[in-house]
Amino acid sequence: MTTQRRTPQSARRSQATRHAILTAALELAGEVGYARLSIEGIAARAGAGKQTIYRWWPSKGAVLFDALLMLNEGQDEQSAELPDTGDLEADLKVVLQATVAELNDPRYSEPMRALAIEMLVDADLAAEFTERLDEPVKELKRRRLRSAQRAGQLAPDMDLDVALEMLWGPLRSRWLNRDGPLTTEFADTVVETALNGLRPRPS
Amino acid sequence: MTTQRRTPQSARRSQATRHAILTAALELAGEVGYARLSIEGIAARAGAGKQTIYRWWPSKGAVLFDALLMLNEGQDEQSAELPDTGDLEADLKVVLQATVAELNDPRYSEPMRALAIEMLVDADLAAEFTERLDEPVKELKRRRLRSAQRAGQLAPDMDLDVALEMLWGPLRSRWLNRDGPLTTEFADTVVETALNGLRPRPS
Amino acid sequence: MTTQRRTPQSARRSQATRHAILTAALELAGEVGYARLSIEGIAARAGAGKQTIYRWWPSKGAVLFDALLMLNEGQDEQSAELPDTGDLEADLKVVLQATVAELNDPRYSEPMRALAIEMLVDADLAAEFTERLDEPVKELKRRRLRSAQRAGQLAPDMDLDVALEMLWGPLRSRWLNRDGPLTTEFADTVVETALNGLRPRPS
Amino acid sequence: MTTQRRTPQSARRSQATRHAILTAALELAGEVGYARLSIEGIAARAGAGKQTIYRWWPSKGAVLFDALLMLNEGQDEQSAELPDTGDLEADLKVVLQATVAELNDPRYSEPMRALAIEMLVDADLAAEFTERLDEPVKELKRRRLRSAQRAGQLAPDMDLDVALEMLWGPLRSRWLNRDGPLTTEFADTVVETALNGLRPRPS
DNA sequence: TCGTAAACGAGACGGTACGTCTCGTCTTCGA
DNA sequence: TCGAAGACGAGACGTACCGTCTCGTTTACGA
Repeated sequence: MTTQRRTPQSARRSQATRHAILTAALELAGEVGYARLSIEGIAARAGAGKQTIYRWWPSKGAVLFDALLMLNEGQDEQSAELPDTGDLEADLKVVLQATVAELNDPRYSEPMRALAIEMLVDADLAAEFTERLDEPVKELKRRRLRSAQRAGQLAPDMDLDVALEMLWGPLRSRWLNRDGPLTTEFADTVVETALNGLRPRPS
Repeated sequence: MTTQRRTPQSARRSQATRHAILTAALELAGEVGYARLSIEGIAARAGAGKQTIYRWWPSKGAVLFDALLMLNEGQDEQSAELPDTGDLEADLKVVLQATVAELNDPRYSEPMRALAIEMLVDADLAAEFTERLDEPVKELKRRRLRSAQRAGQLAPDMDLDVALEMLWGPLRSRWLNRDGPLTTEFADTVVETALNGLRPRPS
Repeated sequence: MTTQRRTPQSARRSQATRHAILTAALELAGEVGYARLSIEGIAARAGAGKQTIYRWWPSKGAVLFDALLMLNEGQDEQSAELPDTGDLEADLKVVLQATVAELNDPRYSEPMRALAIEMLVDADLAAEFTERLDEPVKELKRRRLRSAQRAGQLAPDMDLDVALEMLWGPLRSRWLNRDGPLTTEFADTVVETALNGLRPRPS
Repeated sequence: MTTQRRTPQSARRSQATRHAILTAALELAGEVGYARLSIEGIAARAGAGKQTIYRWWPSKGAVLFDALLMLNEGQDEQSAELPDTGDLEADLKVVLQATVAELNDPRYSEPMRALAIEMLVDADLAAEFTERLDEPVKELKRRRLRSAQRAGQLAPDMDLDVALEMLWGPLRSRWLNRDGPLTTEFADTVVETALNGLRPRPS
């Protein structure tokens, strides 16, 4: 229902086929990686004709994108707000540790990583993703930081987008580059360092 | 000279052809991106036979990598050390602004971006790049931060790699994602924010 | 219909493309000769993909073979029998002169010669040709000779295949080797010599 | 000595290399066939540079031709005349059976067949071959037939070249086309048929 | 006897074509 | 009319040889 509103579909469209295609895309992305993922392969695995895919999606990136949306369906609305206990540092650590957990689950992580890389290449895909997933989530984060700012826990003239980058950037970077383990310790360190800065703090 | 030592070449090898191939690779990578870069296209643009490329490079990634090495040739040794005037913040701003300038020059930036993305996919390529370009530069940065640490300008227990991520990560992230302009103001803001932290500072 | 029976084809096969390929093959064979005829060139001239040729034909010889069959289509059935006026010598001269005329027409002769040579190299091609063109024609010739044998104009124990070789061999040989002009006089001489033998005849 | 006169060579030319090249050519022609015989392959097998081959021969056909000449060296002069016992039929049978034996020896026959086919394509090669090997042998045959003609064993107005074609054509044809076994029986039949003609002879 | 000029091995080079592969589009046909 | 099947145009892949062109290195002559 929700999906229908977002991407209006012909009444004729076979939901069974759509599901088979998205499932096949997810599986293949995990198995062979994005580069060797092909429309041809997805169609074969799904038992669908290639034209059926080309009719409904503009690129393999778009297929994978919808496939990941399908995985997330229903979850979005639940966590409509980030925790706000008043303790910014603690709240951020909780949220980042949830992110760490998600990025360590290969079922989500592998296709998502493939998609993230493809978005670096395909600007249309990136725009679509930003509008439908990234920006809403980012807004939640900004809301939490604004609350902290009002509570005097964040510098009053802080650029919130830079702050977001300081907090979530290192995680995303390690994940994309695969150049270090994604641990809760790392998440905690990042939160502390970002909040306190690199300089020594007068204690 | 340096290059010769690293990758010994047959005396027979035509340097003119080598240069034409690397130049063509850079141009094409900038024009069409890594995915649509082809050995065939490089050979055609360079006026070279395909076999000449296959003789000397194992993959298109390797060609582009050498091409970027060629761009950097000679520069490496000059800036063998990062500036160290004693004022960490000023020094970091100088260095990051140089990085900004480099990333805004499409001649360097476009092919480098293509390669950076490919490295996310191709682990071998990433390892090669890390060893030959990234790690040496990173070591220079670490050295500067260690010096600051000794001077009491950096928290004494700071993890330097996290610090590097705080300082250079945001720049790299904006560049890769193309999600904001790379300005000197941005670089300055990042340096200040990273050094001071997100919390308000007692003034 | 006739063609379908001979080489059963997928219902999906594009007849327009098939025709374009065979036409291009004939033209190119005439223009550049068999040796410099290439699948790549045929595909380009026909506006077809190379794979389409490789899908349906095993070699450039096979393409040219089909192209020549296409030229001959419809003619086959007309001359279903060789002339039989009762005068063997006269009938043979008529038939051989028709052969001479055909072999002197470069439109047929040049590609056919190329194909004849290729058949010396490619046994599969030769087998295909023998079955579909050569053997049927040879049977017509044998029939005429058998009729002559019954009429007492041929030695009763004559091996008809040797006789065929005596009559048509010299023509084919001159044609293949290009070592003499193919004239009606030559055809007549061959018929007379073969019939009468090399020895002097008691007159 | 003889060879030197025919194809004058620089005094500098390395006979060892020449021999290695011709031997390699023969071996490879036997192993992979003429079509897949390559200058590159010959040079590699012979331990020679490609330029050394291109310096002395215009084509792979020419190399193979010289290689076959090398095989025949010395034999030429021995059989300077065809047998002439006065019995034409018997003499011809002897000679044709010798030819049959030669054509059944794959050591000679396979490269020779490849060369014969190549001569159908390459007119220069054919001219060279005709001048140096074919025409001298043909003249021997004509001489024997003229002798028979004088003895009244051949029709006095017989065109000797047509007669040669009648006698040797069928053998060559079977050999080139591989369309029948080359037996002594076949040779005998051909001689008898050619001499007596196809018509019934008054006994 | 020693220089020198050629012939030589080696193999890089710009090319052509190979036969295979995969892509995204187009066509046919059965449900 | 939709979807499965798959032929099609397009074009890159990596390989094999082509014929030309240097490179040193023999090799054998003639000064």
